[in-house]
Amino acid sequence: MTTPAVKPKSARGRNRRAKILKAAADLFLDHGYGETSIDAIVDRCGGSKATLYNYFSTKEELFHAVIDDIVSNRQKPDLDISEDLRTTLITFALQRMKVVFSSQHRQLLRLIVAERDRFPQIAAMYYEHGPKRSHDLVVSYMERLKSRGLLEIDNPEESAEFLIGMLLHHWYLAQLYLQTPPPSERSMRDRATHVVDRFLDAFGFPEDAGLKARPAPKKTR
Amino acid sequence: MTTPAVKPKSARGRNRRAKILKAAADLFLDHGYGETSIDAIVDRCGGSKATLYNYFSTKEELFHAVIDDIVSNRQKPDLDISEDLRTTLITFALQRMKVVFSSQHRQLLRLIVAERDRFPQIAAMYYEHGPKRSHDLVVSYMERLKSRGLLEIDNPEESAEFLIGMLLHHWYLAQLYLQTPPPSERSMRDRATHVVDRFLDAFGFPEDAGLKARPAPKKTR
DNA sequence: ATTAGTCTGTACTGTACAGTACAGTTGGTT
DNA sequence: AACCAACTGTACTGTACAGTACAGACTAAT
Repeated sequence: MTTPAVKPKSARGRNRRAKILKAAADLFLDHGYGETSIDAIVDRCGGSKATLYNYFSTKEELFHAVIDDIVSNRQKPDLDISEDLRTTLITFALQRMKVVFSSQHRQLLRLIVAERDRFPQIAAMYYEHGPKRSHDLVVSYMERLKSRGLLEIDNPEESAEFLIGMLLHHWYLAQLYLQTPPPSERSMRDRATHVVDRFLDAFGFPEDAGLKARPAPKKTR
Repeated sequence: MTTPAVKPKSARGRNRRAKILKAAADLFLDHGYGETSIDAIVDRCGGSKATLYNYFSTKEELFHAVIDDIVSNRQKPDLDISEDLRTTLITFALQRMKVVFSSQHRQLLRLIVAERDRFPQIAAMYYEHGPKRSHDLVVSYMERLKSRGLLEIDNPEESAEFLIGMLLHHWYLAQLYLQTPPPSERSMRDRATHVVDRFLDAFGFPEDAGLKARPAPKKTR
């Protein structure tokens, strides 16, 4: 028998609600769902418990609102196509790593995994907006490259999975299990180029693959 | 002021303790740490709370013991070297996937990530015994291949990361965020061969890389 | 069969916390 | 100034659960 949630009508109300969301986001991301009490949220944003329960009828609803807010305001994966494919891929790779290995994202990630059983829809939503979307972007790009005969790809899905896996997996594990700082911009950039070059080795035509922009002597593996 | 934990002296005691561990493992893996109550554990294994607190002085200590037990009894990653490198890699890849995508492992994984902040040592221990060990195995194999001139590798670390990333990342994400069944043996086998072949494309010498056992016409990408 | 150590059931304590009740205050609108 | 809705503080209820207390029952070895 919970009090129904109410939409704020005044500007003051909208402000209060936003303050609550912000405080809750900070605490949930820092300490997790179970370890964050409603009282702690109220303490952090000022005001009173009654007000909070005016806008969010349960703790679960509040959590939902917090994650919705974060996920829908995150930078969406995107792929800017430049004239040469190596540059396009490296740019995408770097942009993706910057998002995935940002400190806000590390916290979000672990929170979502931790609460997946309690909030399976949230985990699914996150997956759709993040990893899935990024994957799909790459797949459609691969299909285009394949149909234009620029890469020797049989299975665009799989090639996209390989590219992203090489890019992210190793550091992703560290992010999940260890408490290490995010990689530097420099090392992300290095990794991006190495991954893309190895990818082109595997999927390019031996004769001419992407060679327009790829400096042949610089073969560092 | 908790009662100190006691080592079982009798066979009966050792049996009791083992039953408790088993029941706790089942419940922790199924429902997580916070959602598993001591009472539920006691209900499941019979006996009484007092006995449990005789062997484990707190809930945290019990959890620790449970995970220690599971992690140290898990199948360790291993790499059997056959005469040809393609076979060696495919065998390793398949064995690794079978472990990582088993249903027991999915549960363990999510539990460890979820509780990483409460039990950072556990997460680190898991990482060392699982992903780290597997990675190190591949690295030392790569070093050997490099020094024998069988692969064109500059950075053995990185090449190992790429191999494992291609192999695991995509399904790993699904395992973390979605509630999908584990992949079939058949699809794991397919993936293992595709990954290894693409890996050899990227790191083998164009002229002769691993061709002894690699059927050239069967180039499915 | 006695004894010592171990196990069991039940009932209890204390605490943390989600959610509610309510009386009083604030601040914007007319 | 007067009104009303939205806010605030505080105190409360109920519940879930970690950990304790204790009296009695079981088991095994002599």
